Amino acid sequence: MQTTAIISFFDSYLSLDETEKEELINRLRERKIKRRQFILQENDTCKHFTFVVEGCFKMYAVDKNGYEHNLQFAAENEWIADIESLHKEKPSHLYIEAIEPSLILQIAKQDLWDLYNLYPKFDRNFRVIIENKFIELQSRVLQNISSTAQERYTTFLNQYPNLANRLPNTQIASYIGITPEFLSKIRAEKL
Amino acid sequence: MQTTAIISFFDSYLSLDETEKEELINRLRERKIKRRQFILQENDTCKHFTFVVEGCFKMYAVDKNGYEHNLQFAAENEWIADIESLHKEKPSHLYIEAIEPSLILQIAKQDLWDLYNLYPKFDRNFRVIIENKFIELQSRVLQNISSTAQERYTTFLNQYPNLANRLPNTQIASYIGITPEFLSKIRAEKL
DNA sequence: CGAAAATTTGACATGACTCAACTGGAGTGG
DNA sequence: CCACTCCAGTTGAGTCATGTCAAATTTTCG
Repeated sequence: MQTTAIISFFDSYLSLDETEKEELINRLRERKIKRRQFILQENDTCKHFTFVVEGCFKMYAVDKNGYEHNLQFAAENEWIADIESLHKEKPSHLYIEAIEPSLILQIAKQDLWDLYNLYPKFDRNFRVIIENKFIELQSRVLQNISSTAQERYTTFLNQYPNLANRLPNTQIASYIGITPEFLSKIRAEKL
Repeated sequence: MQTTAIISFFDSYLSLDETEKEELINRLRERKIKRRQFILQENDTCKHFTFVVEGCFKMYAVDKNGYEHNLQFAAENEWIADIESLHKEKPSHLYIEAIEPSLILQIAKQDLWDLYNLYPKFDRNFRVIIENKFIELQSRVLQNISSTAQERYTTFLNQYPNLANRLPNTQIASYIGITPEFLSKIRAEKL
């Protein structure tokens, strides 16, 4: 099992000691995911927290007209889950789909809860992890309510250069909340 | 000091035992805040986490044209802070201002950090608190990228009826990312 | 190589903003 | 308690930003 990435991920927070590492690893399940494969679909209940070792995912909602709206991407060393569905154990209204062939490590809800109870350090680490995600989301909301599509696009390019050059523009358009046609026009103007 | 609200707030998560209550209360500072008074201004570093006992606040950014964009409201039994500024101890680009005469309880960053280290339950509780805030924010992002102004407005009314009837429409417009004039037109159509 | 998806382009439609003027009500000071 | 000011809300005309639809072209992946 590929565990170096996830261990060094935790090292960037409060490092795990040997027992904690072992207890974590015992609860992880490694999976290979093909391009276009789903790890969560609408109406299913989200049962795992997923750590991306290799590859890239998108999480999105589908509106009444069938259009997708990207809420989040997750590439190497990022966590992804529908937290609401996971916590409240209720059916998700989101999809999580692999954009590239990927390798992931999953931990089941109950196993994570057990870790929280056995080793408070996991509470601490996940608190800080989600605080950082919260800060990121908040700055995205600010962008959404205060900036033009043009500005949101260039901000995206600057903020996630590594994502920008491996994602199709359609996916970026969906993430910043505009149509692919309009993004194409924005890009044409900039040259 | 008015501590019943904050204690029963924690009771809705993992209840605090007597020691934890006492240690928390010892670190709280009660303040009365007038309407239009700031508890955080741009370029100041956010030094406290604030619990609202009574009243209402808005947190917002000001753009280059001088317009305000509301990121968050906080009324009774809610927490508010610029988490980024607080964590990274860097100057904030946000304002937190009282919309109504208010009563708050504040805990300084270092005191909160001490509580985290002394009693892991605080890590747990704040993890869950922020997870819930994250879920809320995420559904707001989804709204922003997938819905029209009309829809965002009615969603706001349904989601925060108690806020909606104590806030001026200008503030709601700023929160959902449209101009006050346009909100006025939306409201005129609905009748 | 071939099918499916991504990208581009243009004409047109609509959503949302700007500016300016006007109205009414709420807070403030005398 | 009154008079005043100021801010929230409304309305309309004109403009700009963004969406829609359809078609043609290019790229990507199996």
